[in-house]
Amino acid sequence: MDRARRPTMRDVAARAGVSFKTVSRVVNDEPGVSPQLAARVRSAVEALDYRPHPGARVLRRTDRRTATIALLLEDVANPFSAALARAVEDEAVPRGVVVFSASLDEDPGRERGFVREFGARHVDGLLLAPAGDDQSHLAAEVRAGTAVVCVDRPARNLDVDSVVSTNVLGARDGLRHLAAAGHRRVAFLGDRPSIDTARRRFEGYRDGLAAAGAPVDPRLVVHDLRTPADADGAVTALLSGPRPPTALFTAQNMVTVGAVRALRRMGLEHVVALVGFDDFPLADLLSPGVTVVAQDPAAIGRIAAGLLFSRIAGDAGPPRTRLVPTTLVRRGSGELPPP
Amino acid sequence: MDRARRPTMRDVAARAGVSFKTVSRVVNDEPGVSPQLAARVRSAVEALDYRPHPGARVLRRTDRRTATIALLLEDVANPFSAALARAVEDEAVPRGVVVFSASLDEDPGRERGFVREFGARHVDGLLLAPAGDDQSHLAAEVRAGTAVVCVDRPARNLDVDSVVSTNVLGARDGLRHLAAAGHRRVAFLGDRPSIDTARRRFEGYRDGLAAAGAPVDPRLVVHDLRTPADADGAVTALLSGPRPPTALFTAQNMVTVGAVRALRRMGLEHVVALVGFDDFPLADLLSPGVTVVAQDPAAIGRIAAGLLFSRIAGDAGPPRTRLVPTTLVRRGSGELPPP
DNA sequence: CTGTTAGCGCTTTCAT
DNA sequence: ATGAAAGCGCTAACAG
Repeated sequence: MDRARRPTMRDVAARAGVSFKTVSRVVNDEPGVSPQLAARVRSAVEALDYRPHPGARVLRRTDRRTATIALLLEDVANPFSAALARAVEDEAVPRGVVVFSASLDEDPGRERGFVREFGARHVDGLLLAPAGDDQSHLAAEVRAGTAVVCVDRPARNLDVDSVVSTNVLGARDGLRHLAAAGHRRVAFLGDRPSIDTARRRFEGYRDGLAAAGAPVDPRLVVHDLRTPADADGAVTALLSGPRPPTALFTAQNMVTVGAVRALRRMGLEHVVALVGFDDFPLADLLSPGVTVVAQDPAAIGRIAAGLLFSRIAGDAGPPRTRLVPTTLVRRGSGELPPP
Repeated sequence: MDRARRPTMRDVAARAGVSFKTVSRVVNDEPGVSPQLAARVRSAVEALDYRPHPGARVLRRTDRRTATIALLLEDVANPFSAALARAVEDEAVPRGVVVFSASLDEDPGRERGFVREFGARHVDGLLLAPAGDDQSHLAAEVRAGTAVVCVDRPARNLDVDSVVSTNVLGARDGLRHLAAAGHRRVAFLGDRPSIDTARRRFEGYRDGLAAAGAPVDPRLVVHDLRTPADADGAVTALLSGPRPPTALFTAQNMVTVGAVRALRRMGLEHVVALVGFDDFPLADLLSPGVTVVAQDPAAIGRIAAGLLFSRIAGDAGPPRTRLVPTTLVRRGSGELPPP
């Protein structure tokens, strides 16, 4: 691939018969260029298909903006991350900003690596769904002037904005809903408690049970479920056990899917109630439809991007945490009564 | 946000007591630096948390590489694009390359805009799922040395590599499968025929019917379906009509989902057979499971990224089109017999 | 209104 | 083995 030279301001200037500074003025819409010259310059720009070199520009400008941001999410292929990414893109593009994206896979090492990488590349801002439980490594970037906003989970050991779902409240609502239908033996199935959201949803689960006057039975609590297969296994075990739950609360997408699979295999999908945290495509088309505590990833992305751009624009107020409400979506599985 | 100055080579040089060219040598692993000096430089780099400025570097280097690529897909939020994006990321990251991504929304104007934008930003390569039916506007970028590989659909009026599914063959397989179960009245439901893949899948549909000795009934062919709601409406109309089809072939994801919804509402999901083109999450959990002609977006992404990087590395052979095979996945809906 | 000069942070070329 | 000078493409600060 021969990286042919693209035309520069000097080429345009030569063709238009002006100094290259005049070209700079025209290209940047600076005042003080006669219309005739400006027109000559513009037609030369057109003829040569000239485009300013953003790298050279950033080197010289005082604001040092690159008009790029980086999006560090759990996995761009999962629906939650993907919806969030799309919302961010929709905020960035109209502002002339382009978006790098990267997947962290819950790996703190990848988090550090990408933060370093994009810091070196001088992105204006970083939108991060924290993978590790310590974000202090970002302090250097923040000091160097990179705006940082966390999404989905708050940062730890770092004072920045974050935008997260009402995890405790949402989970409590889910449990209240099950309790209202008469359930008292509700299993909790969740991801690793080292993950902030998993912990909070568990907290909401306990609160919800307590509010209903039901005890927390530790034999009905399973953590560390990472894949649908894990969840499938856990549900199978629980329901084959001595005193099985009458309802399941699954604290994450993948876990919900695994639970549905297990219920289906055991023929219990119309018997054991199920409420999942986080919505997923086609949840309404299963039978029964899966009742969920839905998050709003698009709203999270939109709000976080807005916050990020106002920080980039100079807003230096104290860091805030914005909570995005969840919604209970009744579809059938969460309305099954206990036997 | 005060864009504080990051340390430069001069700062490192001053701290290490060497000329800044020596720092450059150490940072770039160039030979000809005494181990003692190199060590001093490295500790200064560490102390100041110095990172080379990629923008400044690209300005001076002869190869002019930015170690960035751009990924222009239909919509980063749809599962096909998202899986493809993830596969590309996995090829790029180990090579030290970062990825811009953008959604085209089937809008040729957006395609042109983003191509221009990323061309100006001097990405090394462009991975494009064409939105418009004319990619000649990319010729200028290709001439300027940007590598281009198309995915999902081939480029038109532009001679570059592309990586696509076996659309005709896959659709034909789907129809052969339905015909083998005895269906002769199979409806086609597809997206706008201006989209290359929609056209090819329709071609496979006709081929498949012809191979089975069944006629193509134009009353059973519906194009221009863009949303699940469109598809739902079309299926409802078809099945309420005088001589309804006994099976449906849905040529796209969204269309398949809309069709499932319609069948469900009419209570016909176990009566009318259905084969969809392109797999989707949870297709196996519906009842009946949805039989699909599955694409392999991860393979498409992996192969396309490999091709792109070999082009960036200098491969100047003639453009090739790589076909990625589809797989028929039997799940129940496609195995229903005609009444 | 237009042009000249300097220099961003870095690599290249050439000297020592 | 080390360094000084030049200059990538651009914008800032200052002339004219």
